[in-house]
Amino acid sequence: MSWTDERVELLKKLWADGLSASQIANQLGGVSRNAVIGKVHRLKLSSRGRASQKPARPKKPSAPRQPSARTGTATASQRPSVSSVVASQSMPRTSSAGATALKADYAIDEVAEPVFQPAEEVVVPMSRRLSLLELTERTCKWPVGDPLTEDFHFCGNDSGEGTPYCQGHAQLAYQQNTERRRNR
DNA sequence: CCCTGATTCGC
DNA sequence: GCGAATCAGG
Repeated sequence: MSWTDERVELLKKLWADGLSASQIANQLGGVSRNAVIGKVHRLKLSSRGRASQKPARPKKPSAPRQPSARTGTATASQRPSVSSVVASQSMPRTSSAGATALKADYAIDEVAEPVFQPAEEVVVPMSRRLSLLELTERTCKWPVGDPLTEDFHFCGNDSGEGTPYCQGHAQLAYQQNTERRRNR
């Protein structure tokens, strides 16, 4: 992939929107986050508004840089990328419903008899909204939304080791299971 | 460990 | 100009 005018424009937009380099790389597809950062610097649109310079970067590596086995200008291949879904690691700004709002989505499934509701309230954290291809062994695989719509995504929060869900969704799954058993 | 951006420098 | 490797940090 090369930096066409369109891709550069999208890069500028997403960067201005506050997305991280890796997020942008995922959306563009075909480039690494390093490539994005490199391009951002070449375009001189770094800093992203921050006027303060702070400690700068006094240190310089310069020394090593020996192994030449690098993949040259590995422009192509890798990263299937995920079309339009906004991959996100932390979602700095731009709206995004809070944890409480998200929880409301599940409230529908949690109704049942109030009498038997456990005292503990399951709190589901805000989703990272990962696409299928962005899931790893450590990301929560709780599906969110209608799989037939574009907004469909996975929770994506840290699931720790050996479990498919983050703590909140693991609890939610447990709660829903016991609920079903009760209603059977 | 996960992630972030910054920098260098071979290509 | 490009971006992998590396650094420095959260």
